[in-house]
Amino acid sequence: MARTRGRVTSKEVADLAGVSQSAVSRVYTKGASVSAKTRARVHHAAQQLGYRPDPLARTLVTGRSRMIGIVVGYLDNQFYPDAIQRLTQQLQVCGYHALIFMSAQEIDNSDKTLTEILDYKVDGLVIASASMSSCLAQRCQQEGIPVVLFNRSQDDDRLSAVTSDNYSGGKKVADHLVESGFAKMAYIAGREDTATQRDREAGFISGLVRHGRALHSRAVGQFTREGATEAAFYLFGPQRRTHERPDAVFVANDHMALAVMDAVRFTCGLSIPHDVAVVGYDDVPMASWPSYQLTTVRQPINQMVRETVTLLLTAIECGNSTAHEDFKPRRLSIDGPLQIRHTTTRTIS
Amino acid sequence: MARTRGRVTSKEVADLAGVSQSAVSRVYTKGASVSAKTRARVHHAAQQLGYRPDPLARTLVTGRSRMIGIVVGYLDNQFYPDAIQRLTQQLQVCGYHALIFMSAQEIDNSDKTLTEILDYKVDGLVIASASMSSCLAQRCQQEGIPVVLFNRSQDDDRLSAVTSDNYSGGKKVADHLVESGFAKMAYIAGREDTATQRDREAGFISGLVRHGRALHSRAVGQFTREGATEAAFYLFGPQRRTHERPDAVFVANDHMALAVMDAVRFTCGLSIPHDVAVVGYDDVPMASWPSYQLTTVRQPINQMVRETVTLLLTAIECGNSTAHEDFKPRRLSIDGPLQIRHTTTRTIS
DNA sequence: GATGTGCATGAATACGCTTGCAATTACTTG
DNA sequence: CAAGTAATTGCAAGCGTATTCATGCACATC
Repeated sequence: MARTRGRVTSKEVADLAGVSQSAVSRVYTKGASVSAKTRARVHHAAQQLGYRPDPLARTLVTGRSRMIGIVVGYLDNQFYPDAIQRLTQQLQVCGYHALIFMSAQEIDNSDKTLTEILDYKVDGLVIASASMSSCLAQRCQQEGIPVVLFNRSQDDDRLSAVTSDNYSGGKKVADHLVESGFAKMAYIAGREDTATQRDREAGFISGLVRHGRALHSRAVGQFTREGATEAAFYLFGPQRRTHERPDAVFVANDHMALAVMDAVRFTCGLSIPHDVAVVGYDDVPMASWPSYQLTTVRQPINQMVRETVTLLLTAIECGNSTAHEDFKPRRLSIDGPLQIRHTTTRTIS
Repeated sequence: MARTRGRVTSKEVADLAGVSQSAVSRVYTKGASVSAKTRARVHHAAQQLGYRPDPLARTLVTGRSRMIGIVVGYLDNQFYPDAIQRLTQQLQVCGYHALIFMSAQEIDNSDKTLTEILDYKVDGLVIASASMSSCLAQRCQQEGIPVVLFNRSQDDDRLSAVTSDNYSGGKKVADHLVESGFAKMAYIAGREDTATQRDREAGFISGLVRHGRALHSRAVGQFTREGATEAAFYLFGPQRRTHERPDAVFVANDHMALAVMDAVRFTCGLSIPHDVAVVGYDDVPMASWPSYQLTTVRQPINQMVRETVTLLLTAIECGNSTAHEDFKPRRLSIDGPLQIRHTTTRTIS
């Protein structure tokens, strides 16, 4: 008869198996020295009682929780639920658990989030939120818990980061648009304070320049749907005369690009790609839906996730074995292909 | 100088403040008896040292973790990220933390998920995954941790559940379609083993019957995009002759309805709502995007979240105060309005 | 058979906290 | 001012586990 709420403890298993509590503990501690005989007896007793070691008690004494915090902003952008899902699964494979922290955009909140993270003794941190101040990541790093930035880079090179190759991606977009015969290129930016935004734009501009072109016009969408809608209206609204309207626009991510497509088509009454071509970044599932067929730079999300987890777990294990943190942070940017779809397919004119 | 990895302990605070360790503990324990003077001294010392109580150690002794597990399946359906976000925030307001468990659809996995949940000593559980076997919820309940099903009901009435009024919602759809002059109504079902699916369909059929109509045709979409696409093709593909094609279809959720719209428009070459009207369920953000303008039953998600949290926290506190679980489970179904948009707006013919 | 090597084991302690209990102090009231 | 009551406080015993240390033991080597 199991107790109402009480767990089975290692002591009880020890008693039943006729060994000491330490022996039981050792059976469940990897790398401990136990004879085959006692291991068998303990396993048998444990099975009988339904014993499972308490991870919290273990954490208390070892200081390691086998939990990884994932800090994320809003989940409106489908890229993030997708990433969370894959990160969670990948971590689970490695015997870790994901603890998800939602950092609202309020700056005030980030400090509260930090302390909560530290309180819960996560072994490592994946930060995928642009609204997370950089100092936060640094403070975590200082506290000794490894941090990897995901889809987000930072000037401070003491932090590891995994991104797609945003610069190269932007360049590919420029190449493609120029080669497809578009002439007046616009750009809709994300939040100006993010490296992701800067790199994508820089790559795009440099690509244009290499073809002897320049940016025709620009607006800022703040990575939000509302911001992108406004930006689209600014660039393509009725106040613009036809001849001064861009005929192609690169939008800093798909989440915004979809909003731009909606605004361009339904509010501005333009046709895509006839009147204007649209390119996004991320390749979220919706980008390939028939209603959009958005040309976009694919983020190699599986590879990014794999690298992120590898990087983080390596740092955790190194940081554990050696007192000093001689594990040097790495910054990976993984190349992703341009996925060409209908929004840039110029019809013969 | 802060130690490399060592936290500040209550003992250190006690020493600095010149009080006992218990006193420090009591300052941070709600409802404990501490004089204003010692409270002030402890606070001062704590501030100076940067002390924060360790929630894990607290959990070990109290048995309560102030963590709520949220079990969720895939995040493809935007309804769930949305719900997670709101649940997390609402819980945070109440001083609880959300621990998110992703249950892959594999049945085998659910047992592993269960033990993990129990291991982490969550105080309560929100189950929002259809792929979670019902016995899982029951086992949790048996172990003494309160469970609330979210957007998912169960025949077993020992479990609390919060849903929208699916039956009534289905009925409203029937009313609306009949009143709008549609004649041949089809239904695309979700997974047949879910109460959500059954109730929506039952309400729809009963609504039709009340108007003297019957269901014209039916297909199953399994709540997935792929399933819905196939179902749409089955109902509206070229193998159907025009006169035997439905002129309206109610799809069991928006996630599928959007796929149906894409398939109907782009694969079958039909016009919405001219050739066929489409209605969904949930009112996810995308339903109101200009590209879709999907008529749908809105899930009153804010209210559902609020009720879920209230129900769960009440159960947790009751279950704690009284030894026996005399807290009776409740099943709430909250009415949501029909959001009429363009996919059912019959043009004058 | 004596000595040395290495593995298994149990007792004891620590991890950071809550809480029952008893003792002390502060406050009330006649 | 004395006695009685209530509010504080410190002590110590856990919560369930990992881990150090010393001991015991088997085995191999000479």
